[in-house]
Amino acid sequence: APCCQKLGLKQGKWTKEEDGILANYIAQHGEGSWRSLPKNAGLLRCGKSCRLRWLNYLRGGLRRGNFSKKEDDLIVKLHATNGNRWSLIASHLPGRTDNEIKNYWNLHLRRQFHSFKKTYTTNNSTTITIDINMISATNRKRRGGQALGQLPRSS
DNA sequence: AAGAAATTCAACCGCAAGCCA
DNA sequence: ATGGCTTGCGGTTGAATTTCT
Repeated sequence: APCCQKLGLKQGKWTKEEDGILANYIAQHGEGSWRSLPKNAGLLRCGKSCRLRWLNYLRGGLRRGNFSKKEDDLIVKLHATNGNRWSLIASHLPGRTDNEIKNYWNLHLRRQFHSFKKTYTTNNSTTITIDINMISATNRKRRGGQALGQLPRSS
């Protein structure tokens, strides 16, 4: 059962108005006390949702999209040694959130650095190496979705 | 032109970890 | 110590958007 569904709390995308209320409240009262925050601030959201929204989107100093090569390398390196410790990885990348890095890894980096190679030896002693990623990467094109590195358009 | 398919990302959920009385 | 409540983490989802047919 969803955590916030008990009292008809809102779910899904945040509106500009909600963002404003949340940011304003935190500006005055600071972060934390997530459980009681929405009630005090007058938001029909659960604390979890408020926290997520603040940390991943509203708080200052966040950069979105346009990962540099340097950042790519760092993510790959940290992931190699730490695995899916997104929060830990994010702590090494100023202005990036764990959520964004996780998304970024899953969408862009995983294919490149997680190779699935398989070698075969045919009966005439020829060895063939097949890399699944190379095959699929060849015909893969960007399709739909939201533009990278863009803030959602205001409605 | 219009429906299908692919892709992206913000936000969700469950549970583990942390906190504190 | 310990049981209940809150916070943080990471895997996963699905509406929105774009491209393909």
